[in-house]
Amino acid sequence: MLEDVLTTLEKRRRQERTVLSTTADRAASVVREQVTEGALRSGTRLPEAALAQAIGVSRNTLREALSQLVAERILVREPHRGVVVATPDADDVTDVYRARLVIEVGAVLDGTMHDEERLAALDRAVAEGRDATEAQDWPAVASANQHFHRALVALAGSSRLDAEMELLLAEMRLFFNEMTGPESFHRPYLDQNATIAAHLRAGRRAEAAAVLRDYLTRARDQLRDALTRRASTR
Amino acid sequence: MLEDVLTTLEKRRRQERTVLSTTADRAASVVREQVTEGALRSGTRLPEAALAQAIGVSRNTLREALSQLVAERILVREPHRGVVVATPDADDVTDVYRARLVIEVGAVLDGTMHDEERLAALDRAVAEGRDATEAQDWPAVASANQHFHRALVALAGSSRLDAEMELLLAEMRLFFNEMTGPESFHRPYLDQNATIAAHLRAGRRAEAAAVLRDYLTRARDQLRDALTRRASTR
DNA sequence: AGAGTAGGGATTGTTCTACAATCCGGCAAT
DNA sequence: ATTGCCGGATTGTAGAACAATCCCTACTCT
Repeated sequence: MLEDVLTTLEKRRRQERTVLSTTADRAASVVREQVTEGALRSGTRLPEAALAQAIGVSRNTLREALSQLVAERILVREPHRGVVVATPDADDVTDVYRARLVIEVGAVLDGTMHDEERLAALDRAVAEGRDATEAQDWPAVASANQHFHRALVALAGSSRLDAEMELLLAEMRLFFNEMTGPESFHRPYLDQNATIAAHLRAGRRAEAAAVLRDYLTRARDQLRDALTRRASTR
Repeated sequence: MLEDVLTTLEKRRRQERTVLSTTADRAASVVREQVTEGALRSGTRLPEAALAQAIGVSRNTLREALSQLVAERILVREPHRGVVVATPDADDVTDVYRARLVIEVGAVLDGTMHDEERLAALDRAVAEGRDATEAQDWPAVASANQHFHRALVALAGSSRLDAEMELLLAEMRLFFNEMTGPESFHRPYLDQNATIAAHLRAGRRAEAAAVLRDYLTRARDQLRDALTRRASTR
């Protein structure tokens, strides 16, 4: 009995300590934020020396941070040329949405983990989106939308899926930074969020999945159009 | 016309160059192989100085390699204590299989990309497993089984999903290293592989998904038992 | 004897310096 | 105008150094 408690406590402590931020992690957070905020446009080269000095870390530490962001697909490393902010194209949109379709629809259809807490998270995201729309705070609407989809995947109850979804959502933010006028992008989908949440509350998983599928394919086409148009006009 | 060719060529060249192995990548491959081969048992601590000297790279480069493997969940970093080979427990099995259920079943159900080439890859993996069984080459059977599931996910046509599946399969190898007598684990599932492939050839996606679901839940329970038994007997 | 505590050795986290390999831009030559 | 070559700049990698942290041991105190 005591043994069990001790091992679980030790396990938790280890996880907590793993979360604790090392310098490289903090440097990674700084760069990541600058990219997702749109301060660093896609295609921008990130020279190691300058960036390291700007952030106030050594070049080695910065390289570890950059490697991490490369693993998150936010940056791309071209050997002997440096890392650049990823420049997503229409193919990337296609690929990301294929992954999202499989994961999100799959999480919705597999109902084994749909407990009250997870469903409440969906409702919260819907409410958050509604409030943000009323306040006409479009960045907040975008954020609420991401929360909704994060909550959808969380229905599956797998931390590994959650992590992968986090990566995909980070790439989505890159897409949005790439298109013109992303303010109006999210609003039309808020109603469908509510519909999906309602279906899931009632246990109608198939219907929820159908709405979601329709939702995702339309958003995909819209994004793909935006990115191909941008690619052709420059 | 020429412009198009040039840009596509440049894009391909960039991807190829990204694949090109740097020293850190090679060091990562070395460690990764030692872990998946089972030469480095789970829980083993990996001191940086000794490892760097053994592989013949500097400690800096080795750290980059280790960070990469931490991102792949093969190793775990405990700040100020070093990296250790991940020691999966029953919870990890549960989590991995939840992710696999969503991704693999999702890839099977979403038939939009099931073309001839991808179906042929399934058949090849089935044949590979049959041959290996006849030769009683159990490591080869395990390998064929992984190829089959990789091919299943490839049905979705998303390189990002493929990459995630690669991570999950690497974790599966950790599981196998952890259990006693993994030789007999894979053989019972080979028939189901054939059944799934046949269903998909005939376009019966729902039936294929049902078999796969049953398959995965049984394998999960078996693995979970094995890991909890091991945890209690030490 | 057992619990608490201080010290010391070892390992990690981080920085700095150095240099070879590679890439890019510009200049010269044809 | 194209090709070829050179020099500057940046990356990839190595190595040494040191503070921070951890773990283990020996010691002290009750």
